[in-house]
Formats: sequence, C-alpha cells, structure tokens
Amino acid sequence: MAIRLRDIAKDLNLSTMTISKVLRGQTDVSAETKARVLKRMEELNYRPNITARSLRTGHTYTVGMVVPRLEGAFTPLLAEAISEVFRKEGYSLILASADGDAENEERETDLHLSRQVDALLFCLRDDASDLPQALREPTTPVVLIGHRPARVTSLSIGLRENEVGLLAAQHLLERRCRRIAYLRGRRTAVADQRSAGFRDAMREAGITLRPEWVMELEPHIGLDGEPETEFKAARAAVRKLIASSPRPDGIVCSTDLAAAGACIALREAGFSVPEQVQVMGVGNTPALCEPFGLTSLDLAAAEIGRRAARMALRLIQKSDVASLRSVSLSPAVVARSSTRVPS
Amino acid sequence: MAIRLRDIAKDLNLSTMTISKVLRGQTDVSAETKARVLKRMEELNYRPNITARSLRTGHTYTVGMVVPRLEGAFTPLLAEAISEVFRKEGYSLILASADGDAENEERETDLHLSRQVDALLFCLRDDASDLPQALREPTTPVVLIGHRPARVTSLSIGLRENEVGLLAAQHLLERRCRRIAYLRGRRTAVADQRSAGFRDAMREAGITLRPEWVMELEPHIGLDGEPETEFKAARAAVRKLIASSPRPDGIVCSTDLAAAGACIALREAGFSVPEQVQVMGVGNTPALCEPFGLTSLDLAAAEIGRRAARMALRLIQKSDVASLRSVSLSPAVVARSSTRVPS
DNA sequence: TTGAAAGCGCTAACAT
DNA sequence: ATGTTAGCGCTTTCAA
Repeated sequence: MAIRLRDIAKDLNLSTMTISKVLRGQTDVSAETKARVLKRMEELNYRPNITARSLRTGHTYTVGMVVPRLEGAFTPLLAEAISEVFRKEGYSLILASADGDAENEERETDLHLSRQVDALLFCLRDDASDLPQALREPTTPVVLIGHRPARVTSLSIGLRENEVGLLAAQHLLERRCRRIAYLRGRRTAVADQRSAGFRDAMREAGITLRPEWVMELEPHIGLDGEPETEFKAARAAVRKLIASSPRPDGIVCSTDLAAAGACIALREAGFSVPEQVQVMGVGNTPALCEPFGLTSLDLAAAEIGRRAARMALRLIQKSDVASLRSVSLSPAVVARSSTRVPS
Repeated sequence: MAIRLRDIAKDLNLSTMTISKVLRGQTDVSAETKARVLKRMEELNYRPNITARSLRTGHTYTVGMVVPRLEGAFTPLLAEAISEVFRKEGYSLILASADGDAENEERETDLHLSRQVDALLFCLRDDASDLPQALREPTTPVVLIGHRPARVTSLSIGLRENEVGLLAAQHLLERRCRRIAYLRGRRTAVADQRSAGFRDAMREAGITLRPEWVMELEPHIGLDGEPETEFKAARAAVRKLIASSPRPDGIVCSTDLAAAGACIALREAGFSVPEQVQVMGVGNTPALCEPFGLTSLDLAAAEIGRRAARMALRLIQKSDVASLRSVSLSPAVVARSSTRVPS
C-alpha cells in the first residue's frame, strides 16, 4: 500500500534509522546520504505515517476543540483564529460541535482524549454550570474559552461579560441618554452578567431603572407557528417601548440582529435614529452593523482565539507555564451612526 | 501514566486479548468476565488509545476537511452539518482552513494524509483551477465540495451555480421586470457561472441585456483608505443605476450584503422596494434577509454538507460505491418582500 | 556516520 | 471461553 520508511531503506540499502533521521532533520547523516534519501522520498511521494510516530513519541500534534455549535457570528471567527495559530505551528485542529447538548459535550471530550490530543480547547454552552466529567481533574492541558462557571478553576480566556452591558450603558450615558432600555437575551449565565453590568452602570450614574424597560427577548413560537427570532421579538418590544410614556431615548440590544429590529421598529413609527432614539447592538457583526450603521460592542473573537491557541501551545510545550493566568478581555464599543457624536 | 489494556489485564489476571475483546464488544467472553472487566475499566476511568488501535487496524475514524476559510455565511453551516453526520457515526472531523492560500491547501492536504484520515473533504477556493497535487490520483477517498474546476473528475457535491443567476432572473421576469440589472461578484469561476445563468435566462426571455447593467462588485480600497465592502460597492453601483435612463426595475445582487446596500441606496433616492424596483440577494442569510425582507437564493449549505459526509462514509465503508455519483443541487428562491407577489 | 534491538498500545489470526 | 504470537510504522537508545 503506502510507502514506508522501510521501503525507502530497502531501496537505498540503508537502515530505517537513517531514513528516520533524515525525515526528522537530524544532523548525524552525511550530506550525500541525506540527498539520496530525500530524492527517493520525493520520487516515491513518501508521506510519513503520523499515527505510528505518535504512538511512539506520545504526542500527536493535534488539539481537540469542543464548541456548543459551529454556527453563529462568534464561533467561526474564533475557530479561524485558532486554526491559523495552530497551522503555523504544525498542529491540527480536531473540531467537534456538541450541537448544544451536554451529553455530546461529554462524549466528544472523551473521544478527543482517546485520540490522545495534546491539548483541549473547550467552549461551554452559555448556560452550562460545569465542565464535562473528564475535565474535572484533567491530565491533558485544557483551555476554557468564553463562559466560565463560578466553580470551575481551569485556565481560561474569555470576555468580561459584565462590561458588555456596562460599556453600552456608559456609551449612551455619555451621549446624553437618560431613559435607557435594555433588551436582554434569554436567561443564561452570560446574559445575566451582561445585564448586571448594565444595571451597575445605570446605578453608578444615579439613574433609577424602570423595571419594564429591561425586557427579555425570549425566542418563542409566534402565532403563525414559525419560531420568532430576536429580530421580530426586538421589533415587537420596541413598538411597546415607544408607545409608553415617557419613552426611552436609548436602547441597548443584546445582539445586532435585535438592534436591527429595534431600528426598523423605530423607523416604522416615525422616530429617527440616533436623533430621537439611539440604538446599540452587541457582536459587531459586519453584515448588520454596516447596513444599519449600528454602534456595537466588539466581542474580540479573533483575539480570544489567538490567545487561547497560544496558551494551549505553551501548556503543550511546557514553556513558562507558571506565568500562565486566566484572562478576561474587555469588549470594545465600535461607534457608528446609530448613536450620536458626543458634544 | 495513562491506564492501558495491560494494566486492567494484570489487575484481573486476564490476558490483554480478553480485555480487548470486551472493549470492542466481541461476544466470545463470558458474561461474568465481561462484567468484571467493565467494572474495572470504569473504576480506573480507562480510555482506549485510539492512536494505537489505528496503527494496528489501519483506520483512524477521522475525516480531514480543508476549506478556503472558516468565516462567512456558507462554511459554518456546511461544517456544522458535516460534523453532525460524523459525530453520530463516531468519526472525528479534522478541520483545516487554508486561509485563502493555495500553498496552505497543499500543505494541509499532505498533513491530513499523513494523519491517515479515512477520507478527505475538500472545498476549493472559488478561483482555484485544480486540486492539490496529492489529490490528483488519490489513494484516500476524496469528496469535493462546491466549486469543481472543469478538468477535475473527483466525486463531488455542489451547486448548479448557473442556476443562481438563472433562477434569480426568472423570479424577476415572472414578476414583470424587464429591465434587470445584475451586480456580480468579483471575477471567479463561480461568479462567472452565475452570471452566465443570468444571461441565459434573459436571452431565453428575449431580452437584450444592456452591458452597463452587469456591474462587477470588486472590493477595492476607498478614498478613506478603508477597504470597500460589497455593501458600499453595491450602494454606489445602484446610485449610478437609478440615475440612468431608462432605470432598471429589478436588481439581482451577488450577495445578501450587496442586496442590503441596494435596498438602502434605493430608499435614499426615494424609490420604493419592491413597488418601483425589485431586489434579490444570494445566500439566504437570515441576519440580512429578515431585516430587509430580502428575497434571496438559498445555497443549500446544510444539505450539501450532509450529503458530502454521507458520500464520504460510503466511500470509507465501501458500501455500494458503484452507485455513487457526483451531484449538483439546485439553489432555491426564498421569496420575501423585496420582490412582488406575482399577479 | 550508520545500524540493531526494543517497544509504543493495541488487535488479527490462530491456538488451546 | 481464554490466551499466545506477531506486528502495525515509527523513534529511542545504545552499540558499532
């Protein structure tokens, strides 16, 4: 079948060891022998069997990754960044989607470990309360990405989720909003932290929140049997908001799609953005932020990915592991035309 | 370090073979022994070393995948669908992004083959003219996804790209458009095929195309030094179009983002969609189609992914391989409010 | 500079 | 029903 070291050795009347040395670039091989070997490898289109090497050396140059799902705005950016770092270092990424299911999370984690991955990158579901069994006392390096439940102590890289709500509120407050509504995501640990940040900022500014201005955008089945999206939910919510008195002068939406819904509801009702009502989204999704001119919070997906990958590499290579610390990055406001220029 | 079959065998005074048999669910083991073994495996948290198994059996239960990039609307949906099929069959997906680069494509392909993947899924760049070297006469099953260059004969699953343009044109023609403009993507094989389909439909309808109404949306650096996006490019293009006389009564855009740009340009100029000008996008991206009510072409990402994965499995399992054929799926128009209800 | 021996953890094939 | 032997393709170790 496939060409083996041994085939090349036999061809050239050398031992497999010599071929192996050339393969790995060891220096104790004469230049001439090396050239002959390389030539023959080329001719035969030799490809080393990494599985065999891994069995012998104990490392696979693979990293396992588990994500709740692959779709969405965040995960693809994250995966691309991770994949790039690993590609440059010769590592391969084994990617598993848990499809939002805790049992899949467990199984895929076990599978990765059975595959002898050199490290594991783990993105928990936003509402997960613990790591998979196998990662409680890991023997393989683990880097947790994103949401970290309170009790978990793994090395992690994520976002200061509370700052999502906090920075959004501050951005609007600086732009003279005083009556700010918050359309929050459905009840998960992450959404709770973001809301808490929003409340903190408002409290600090000395503004009493109207409870009815914090609305939850729970996707539910509409009258037509179709699932309602954040877009529709936000549009409906904003219709209510602007009918109330006093009406808000700023709206923070938990996603960019919700913010798009808000913009459209406002326009339909004859209100101008940002003159009468300012709107913010979360995610900094180009496809939505550009057409709607949405001011949005960037969630640093690529940066998180790069740093997660680098952390994993340092754990694998045991390089200065002592100085590795869990990190939380801050989101960043990207201002566009849905909020005003501060005076 | 890790627990091995041998450790369990020694513990229970059995041979490694017996443990191996239990592990693989062979039936020639007494119920009692089996129970003892399973119990001990559980206690020790035994995880088989798949690397060793693979070396012995010659298959890894992994599938390699190479994509031009992970970002975008199409690839994540594709990857999710593929990942789901494989997860259910116990296969792992090793995913590599070529980051748009032909050299990376080659290297990642070689790496996958060195890793002894059981099959390879390959998405070529839209402008690629050939497969990587290693796949010209493959010894490992290969399924090509998406764009297939003319000379390539691999088993493939993709889209009838010409129908993207064709169905879009027909949709507008059925809605009484006669002056249809086409904002095409930058020059790639795929964009060419889509344009050709558009031209075919127009010719068949007996309509002479105005050459200046087929515009290429090439992303370029704008005056401010920022890269222009399809959105801006489409907006600028549509501004020109509606200033011309006669002006178009329908516009097909090569992406949903471009279609959003078109809608906005039209609104800014005081034209109503779809009453005065009908607009279509491509991609059926929920985040754009919903807010803009865009009629769009669905590119069947998930279906392509599922079928690619199933084809790969059949090749691996050699099940009815003779009946495997390359397939091209048709895109589907999803009508929304940016085009009219036909009378 | 080259090579012989041993073995990584598992399983196919074949005894017993 | 259980066990023995051999070996997957490579690399580590040590000898020549």
